Amino acid sequence: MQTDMESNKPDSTMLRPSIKDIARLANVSHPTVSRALLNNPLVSKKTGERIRRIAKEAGYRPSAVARGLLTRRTQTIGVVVTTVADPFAGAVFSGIEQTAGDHGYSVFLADSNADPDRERKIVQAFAERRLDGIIVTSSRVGALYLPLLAEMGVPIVLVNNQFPGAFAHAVMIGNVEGSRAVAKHLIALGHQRIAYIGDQSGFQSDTERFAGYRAALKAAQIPFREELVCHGDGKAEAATLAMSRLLQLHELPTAVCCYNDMTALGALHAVHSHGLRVPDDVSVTGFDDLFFASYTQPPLTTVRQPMYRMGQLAMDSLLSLMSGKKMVGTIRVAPELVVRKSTASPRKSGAPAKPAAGSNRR
Amino acid sequence: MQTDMESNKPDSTMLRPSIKDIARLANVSHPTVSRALLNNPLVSKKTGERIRRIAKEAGYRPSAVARGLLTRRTQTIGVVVTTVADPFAGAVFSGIEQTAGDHGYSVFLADSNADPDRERKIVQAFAERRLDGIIVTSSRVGALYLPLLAEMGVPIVLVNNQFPGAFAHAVMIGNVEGSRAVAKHLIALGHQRIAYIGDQSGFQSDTERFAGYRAALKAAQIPFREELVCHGDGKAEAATLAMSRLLQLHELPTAVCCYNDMTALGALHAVHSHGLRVPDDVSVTGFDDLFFASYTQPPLTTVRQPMYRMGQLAMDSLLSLMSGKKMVGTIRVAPELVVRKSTASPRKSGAPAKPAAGSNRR
DNA sequence: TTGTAGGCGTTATCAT
DNA sequence: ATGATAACGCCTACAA
Repeated sequence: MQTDMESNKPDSTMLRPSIKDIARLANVSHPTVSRALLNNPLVSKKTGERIRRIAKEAGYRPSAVARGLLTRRTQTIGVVVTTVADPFAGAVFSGIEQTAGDHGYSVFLADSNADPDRERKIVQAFAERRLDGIIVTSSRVGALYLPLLAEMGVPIVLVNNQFPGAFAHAVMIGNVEGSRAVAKHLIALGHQRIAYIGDQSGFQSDTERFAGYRAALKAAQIPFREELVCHGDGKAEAATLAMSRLLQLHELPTAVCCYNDMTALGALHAVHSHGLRVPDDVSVTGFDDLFFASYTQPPLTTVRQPMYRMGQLAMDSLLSLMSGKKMVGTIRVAPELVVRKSTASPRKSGAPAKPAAGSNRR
Repeated sequence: MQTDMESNKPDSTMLRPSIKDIARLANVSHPTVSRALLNNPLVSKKTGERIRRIAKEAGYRPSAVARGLLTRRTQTIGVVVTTVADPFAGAVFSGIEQTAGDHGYSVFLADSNADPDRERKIVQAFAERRLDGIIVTSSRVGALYLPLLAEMGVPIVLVNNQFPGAFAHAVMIGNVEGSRAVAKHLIALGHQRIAYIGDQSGFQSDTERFAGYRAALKAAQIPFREELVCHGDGKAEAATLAMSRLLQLHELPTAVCCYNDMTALGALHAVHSHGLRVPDDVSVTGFDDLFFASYTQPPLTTVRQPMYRMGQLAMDSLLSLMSGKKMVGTIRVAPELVVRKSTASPRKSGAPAKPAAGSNRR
């Protein structure tokens, strides 16, 4: 009796009540509390509700760490990107995170920064934290690093896999189709001198997009010209330089296919700096359809990757894998050509457009 | 003897060896292994090294979840943003994550999407996971939600606090100084009709930037005109509309201060769509200095927020708090005016520039 | 210098 | 329908 009166008081000042505290408050055993909270039908409706009420009043939160220790599942996944500051990674992550949240998973985000030392640390942190699964969105990820992740024995899904075939589970954009589509679009507009600004780091995605570009040329029987290929690093600054080099050419290209939108952003900048106009003097295309693509001047013709959707798909795959499915395979998502204002037919005159006489070369 | 021979074999197929497995392999007790791995000087150098070697060979990784259960520290923090797809959030997160990683912390990233239901889920997930600390970077976060987070009893640091004074620990940009600086810059160029495109959601940051704008006008004794104020939502699309409305005015503004770079992006777009030129017809300024600001056409005059640095500072503050410090207070970081090409002196002629006669109004 | 015992907060397996 | 007990993997006393 007396003890009842003492122990029944819900102590609202209790900071992190454990299941045992709730049990004491409700005058039942901890397992009963556990059952009540998990809505186990074994517990009587009445006591179940009473316990849940008491737990709620006490602000009880089950400890995911204690649960994880027992169940060996942390309801947690890890995502690795090269850098979150990259809008592509951000958009994909957004899709991953929302889907994960809807299924009760929390997600660690790690930024490798293409730094091997950092990558080591990430592997260690992920391994110690006993994640249930991993998604790698970083195309710049080191080749040695992926096997290390694989050693953890948890499912891994890749987005825009840098090593096709090496890992079974991935979601990928159709790089060659997409790139071929833009190039074809330019050819249809009448372009013959079409340049390509790639990514010097030798990524799979660049290789594939370059292949799409060449395929389109070939299909139209336009000879490939080595001098029309330049390389940036997938960022705007290097692309500005690459484009400037292209603009030094004796005979200018009438159009430029860029590896991605960031590259196109830099290319656009270079064209304007040289006093030329897009698309009047030169057409420019991108790849990705990042948020700013509709707002460049002129708005950018590009190939859309459904980034958010790709994040969702990657997470869906991972969920399947984590729930025991052995294979989900590679999901290929279709690229979509979006034509805006940065592409138009080349000048009618055969003479290549040049800035006001004598500006580039003396 | 016999047992030795059996148990000494390092079993490389062991998936997740526990500390006891290592102990068996090394013929010592688990606590000794624990001590060896923590480089406790009590354990003899020789056995210590032997144990560490064996542990390494077996691919042993201590379980952070088990350790966390005991130590009550998870070495994990949570970051809440409105949306990761926002470049500002991405850059700040990057600074947070790198600093966290350097100190052995992993970080959960949650995307609230300004959805109250989602926010509830995030609070629950964070609470159950027993995070050591939280950083909220989301200015769009609901007012009711922060107290819920606070109930968890862990340190919280805010970036660009939406409720000044409500939470003690924060890192903030000098909104009014920054905004005043751009407005002053425009005034110095000779502008008198300066518009402001704000954020209709009524954020603290918008209020402050607007205040800076008005302060600059006042200091220059330029009367404030209600009709020169429009509202977007901090994104490019709504800003395009807002700017269009401004361009319907009988007497056009000669310059526009935008709440942020995204807004400026939309404003630039609207100006071009109306056949006007920047900065010839109208000057445009932003706030943030996102990566694309140097690449707009023309490059954008704006106010730089050191976003990565702010992320670092927030994490540093959180680290102090988590290590027991009671107060770190609010850190104010200085904004920096960066002048590019989107601002210039207004036309000399008193007559406001208008697109080719009769285009806007009939 | 090393081993033994206990407990962190859960859930699962037995009893009752 | 509920309670007692054990176990998850680790670390920290305390004992030897």
